[in-house]
Amino acid sequence: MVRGKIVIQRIDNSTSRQVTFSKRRNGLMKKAKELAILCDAEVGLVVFSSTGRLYDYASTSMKSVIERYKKANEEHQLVLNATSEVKFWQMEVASLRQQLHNLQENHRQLMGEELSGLSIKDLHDLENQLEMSLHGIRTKKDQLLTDKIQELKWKGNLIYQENMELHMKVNLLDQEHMELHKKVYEKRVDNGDNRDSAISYGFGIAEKANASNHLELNRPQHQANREQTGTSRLCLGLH
Amino acid sequence: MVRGKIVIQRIDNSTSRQVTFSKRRNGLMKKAKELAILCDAEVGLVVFSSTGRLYDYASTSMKSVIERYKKANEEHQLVLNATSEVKFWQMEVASLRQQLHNLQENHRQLMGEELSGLSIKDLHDLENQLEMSLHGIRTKKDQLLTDKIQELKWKGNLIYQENMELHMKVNLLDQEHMELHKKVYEKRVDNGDNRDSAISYGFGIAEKANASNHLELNRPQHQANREQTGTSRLCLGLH
DNA sequence: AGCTATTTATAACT
DNA sequence: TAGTTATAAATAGCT
Repeated sequence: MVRGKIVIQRIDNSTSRQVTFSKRRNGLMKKAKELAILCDAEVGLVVFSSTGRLYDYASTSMKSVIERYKKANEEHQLVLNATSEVKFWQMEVASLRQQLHNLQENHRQLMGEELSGLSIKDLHDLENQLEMSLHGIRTKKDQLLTDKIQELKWKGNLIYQENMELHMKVNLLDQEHMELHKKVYEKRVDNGDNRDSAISYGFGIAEKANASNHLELNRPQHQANREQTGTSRLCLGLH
Repeated sequence: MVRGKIVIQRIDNSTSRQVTFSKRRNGLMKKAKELAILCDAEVGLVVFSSTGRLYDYASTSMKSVIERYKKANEEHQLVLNATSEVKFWQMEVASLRQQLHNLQENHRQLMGEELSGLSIKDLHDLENQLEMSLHGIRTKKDQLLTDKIQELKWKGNLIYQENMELHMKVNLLDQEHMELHKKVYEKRVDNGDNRDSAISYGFGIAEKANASNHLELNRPQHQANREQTGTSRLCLGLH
C-alpha cells in the first residue's frame, strides 16, 4: 500500500511479518475504536498472532460482545453448555489432527520417504517441486555467500590500508631511529666508547620484523588473524 | 479525516452516521482480513450497529476465535466451566496447534519459502536434504518406469506368441481351404460348370489380410490396438 | 522506534 | 444507495 504496493498474501520474511503485524494490528484497533465512537456501535475485536499471542479490543466488554453475538446467532447458543463445549474441543482436536496428518504425509513425501502409492506423475510433480525449492534455496545461499565475500573484501581492504599506514609509520620511526643512532654513534666515537656491534644487532631484529609485516600486506585476506602482533585487530567474522 | 479533518466523536447527523458506519465497517473488515492473511493471524471481528444489526468477520470461524479467546483468558474460563475433561481437550488442542505450527514452518522451508533468517549452514543442510529426497524420488520413479517397461515387454511377447499361433492357425485353415477348393474345382470341371475366376478372387483378399497380420508381428509394441481384427485383444495398459 | 514516499481510506459532495 | 474527488490517514520499505 505504500512505497511499493504489496499483494495481500502471507509475508514470507518472518521479521517483516512481525513488524507489519504490529503496525497493522495497531491500525486495526484504532479503526475499530473510531468506528465504535463515531457510529455509536458495539465493537469486539480479537486477534491471535501467528505465535499465539492474544490482542483484543472491545468498545464495551468482550463478555458483553460475545454474549450479544451468541444471542444474535441462535445456533451458537448451543456451544455454551458444558457437554457441547467438550464436543467443540473434540471436534477441534479432530480437525487439527487431520490437518497435522495431511501435512505430515506431505512432509514425508518431500523428504523422499513413503513414496509407495505414488504414480509416475505424482513423483514427477514432486521432483519438480523439489527442484524449484532447491533452486530457491541455492539462490538464497549464493546471495548470502556473495554478501559474505563482499564483506570480507571490504574488511580486507580496510586491513590492507591500515597495514600500509602502519608500514609508513614504521618506516618513519626507522628513519628517526637511524638518525638517533647516528647521533649516538658519533657521540660515542667522540667519547672513544664504541658499542657499535651491540646496537647494530638490535637494528637487525627491527628490520626483520618490518619485513614480515610487509609480507602480510600482499595477502590481506589470508590468515590475517594468525598473528595479532600489531597488524590489525579487526574481526573478520568468518563463521 | 478527509476533505476536512474530523474529530473522533459520535456523529450527530443520523444519516451521516449510517453512511460513515457502512463505509468504515467495510474498511475495518477489509483491514481485518488483510491482517489475517498478511501476518498469518487468527482474527475475529464483531460489530453491532447502533440499530442493533450484527456484522462479523472471522478468519477461521467465530466459534474457534471465541473458544480460543476464552482459553487464552484462563481466569474467566476457570471460574465458569472448566471441568477436567474440557481442560484435557484444551491441552490437546494447544499441543496440536503447536505441532502444526512447527510442521508448517518446516514445510515452508522445504518448499523453498521463508528462507530469510536461515544461516548458510542451515541452507546447506536444507539443500542436502532436498537433494537426498530428490535422489530417492528419482530412484523410485526410475523403478516404476523400468517396471512398466518390463511389463510392456512381457505383454508384447504374449501378443507376439498369440499372433504366431493365430498365424499358424490361419495357415492351417488356408491349406484346408485350398484342399476343399481343389475338390470343388475338380467336381465343377467334372460337371463342366467352371467358376474358377470368382473363387480365386476371394482367396486374393484372404492372403492380403494374412500378410498384414504378419507385419504386425515384427513390432508388437507399436500401435497394436490400431486394428482389432483378430490379432489380439490384450490391453497394454499404457497410462 | 522513527522517517518519508506512496498507497489507501474516506468526508463531503453529487 | 452508489459514484467522485480532494485530502487525511495508513503504512512499506528503509534507517
